[in-house]
Amino acid sequence: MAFSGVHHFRMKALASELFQFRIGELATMTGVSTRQLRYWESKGIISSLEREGEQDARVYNYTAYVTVAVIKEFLDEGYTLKGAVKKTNEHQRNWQVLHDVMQNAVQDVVLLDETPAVDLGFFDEEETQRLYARIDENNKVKYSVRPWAGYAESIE
DNA sequence: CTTCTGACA
DNA sequence: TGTCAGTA
Repeated sequence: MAFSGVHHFRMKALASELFQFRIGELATMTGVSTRQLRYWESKGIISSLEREGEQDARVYNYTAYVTVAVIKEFLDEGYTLKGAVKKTNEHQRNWQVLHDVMQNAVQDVVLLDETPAVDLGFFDEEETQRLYARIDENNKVKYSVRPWAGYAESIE
């Protein structure tokens, strides 16, 4: 990846367990009570990290935060807990698809004619041409197909 | 001060 | 779900 800076770090941070919250913190962040969080966990709706003993405080990762936050949104819209969970599962399936597509479609971000462009990978089966996308002055997406040189000037 | 489990006006 | 108890 050309992005070895902030973006790369953020991806790693979200993917790993760098962000961890105690139950009280998660409650404050989401507006969901600690009582609810424990109850939801007992129902298998969310999960916390492994604990040494039963008396230790629960610790949640970023994924759990997102799940709780989304369920909370649906609850506020009037859904029952059961309904909110169902909607949340669908919601997260869609975002998983988007995430997979984005991750696989966006190969790189490079400079094309001295302007930033997204490298969308090979345009042809023979893998001799590359498809790039850019945003022009009018905020319209412009595509370009260029011969694949094997490398490109990446933006760091 | 915070969290844990269990119980209930 | 809130809350109180009695701990760790």
